[in-house]
Amino acid sequence: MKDGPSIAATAALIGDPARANILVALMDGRALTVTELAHAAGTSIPTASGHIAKLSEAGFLATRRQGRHRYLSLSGPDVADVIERLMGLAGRTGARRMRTGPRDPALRTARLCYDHLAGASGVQLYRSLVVRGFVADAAHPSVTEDGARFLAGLGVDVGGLARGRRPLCLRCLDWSERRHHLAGALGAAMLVRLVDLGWARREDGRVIRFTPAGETAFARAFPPSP
Amino acid sequence: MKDGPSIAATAALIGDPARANILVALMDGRALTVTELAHAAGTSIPTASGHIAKLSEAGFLATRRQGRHRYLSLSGPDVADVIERLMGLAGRTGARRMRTGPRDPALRTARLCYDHLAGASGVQLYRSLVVRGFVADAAHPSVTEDGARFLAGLGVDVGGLARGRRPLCLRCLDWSERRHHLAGALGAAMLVRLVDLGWARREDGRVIRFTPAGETAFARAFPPSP
DNA sequence: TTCATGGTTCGACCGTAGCCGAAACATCGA
DNA sequence: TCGATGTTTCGGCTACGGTCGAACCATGAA
Repeated sequence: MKDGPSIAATAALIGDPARANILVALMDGRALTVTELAHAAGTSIPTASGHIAKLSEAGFLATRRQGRHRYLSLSGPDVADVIERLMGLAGRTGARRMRTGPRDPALRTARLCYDHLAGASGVQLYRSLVVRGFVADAAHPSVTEDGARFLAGLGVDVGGLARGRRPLCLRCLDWSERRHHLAGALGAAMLVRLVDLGWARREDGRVIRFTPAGETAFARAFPPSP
Repeated sequence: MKDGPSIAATAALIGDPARANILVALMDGRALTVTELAHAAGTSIPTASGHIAKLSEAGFLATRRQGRHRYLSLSGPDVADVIERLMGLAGRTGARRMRTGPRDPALRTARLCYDHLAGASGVQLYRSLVVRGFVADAAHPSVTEDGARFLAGLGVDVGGLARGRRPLCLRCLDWSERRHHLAGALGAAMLVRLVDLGWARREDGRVIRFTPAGETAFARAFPPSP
């Protein structure tokens, strides 16, 4: 017998990947909206809404309404504290990641993140650009001249994109891969181009499916680093 | 996107009620066997074995083999630390116990704990004995003279039990009720007597089912305290 | 060796809870 | 007032993972 109080319920609440992502996204103390958290969690908005309701009801989150937005933040430092300890423990106990990111294998290899490519393919793309000196890795990555030429060869007009008011390059920590992929105007343009080239197409949900030929071409254009 | 590392997996590991009970049972630093932990978790031995395997693989538990027993303990203070923080958080965020103890309602009201009565009925029995001064509540409770007479009236020979080498009275923190119930030689004898009297019978698994008449008699003998 | 006991593995079953699309609801801007 | 945007609710589907009994190993005792 014996019983630890609602500890199981509490841990279970954190134990869902989507909810864990939501909590981690709030770890820096910012307040985010439901929609933003849905993206952070990698789920649809309704799903995230449900998770947020549970977290709120459990007293993990504080809500602030402002206009038609709803801003959510961690309810206190003790919540952040537990998360951090869990991270520490997760680190100590080792590399064993049971199940992070989406369950759907298709989502793990290539999916939509906002409007750009995420998942294993997205990480591969970014990594490949960096390794070959086409993009300088930084919080706000920049495209080198070599890179601009290379991308032009693929039909992406970096100069034009740079003139827009949207940041050209951003990197985004990939949910399932835990490494960066390419975001920003260039990230979006790259995905459009991949689709235009017929290498990949968007499917239902957030899945991006490569064609067999497209997969080969993609691997040639953005060879995976060893 | 963004991702908290294996934090979700780690939390999910603690988030299962059975596993949480196992961890809590080990919180005092003792090393327990698989069978003992199965009882602590309130599950069958195979189930507990599976959970223990997962916890071990995750690095939460340390194993020590001795004879044909396998002793398990927490692998380090950081594990206990996380559990304690979770307890604190669970406490702060309030009374909301989502789901502790067994799912089966029958198990919650009356069940077997080793060889004595647990669940709501077990708690009621112990509480009733204490409230009426038949048992002195303590880590090792004792039966008063009034209590011995009262129990004799029910057909339980306290004096005989006291001569055995098994501790007469122990209390056991009830898993689902989070209050004590009666264990020890007297606890076992009480259950035997309840069955002999035809008030209750053991069913499959750990369920103890009261007969309608037995339920009434039980409520008269051990009236629930207000 | 044979028996008993502690533990693990297997297979099958079941329930919970996560997931999403569609639709409803709410709030603001025009 | 109407439409657009942000959020919640609902319904139905799916699948992961917990659960147990039975059978199977391993160790120690007789």
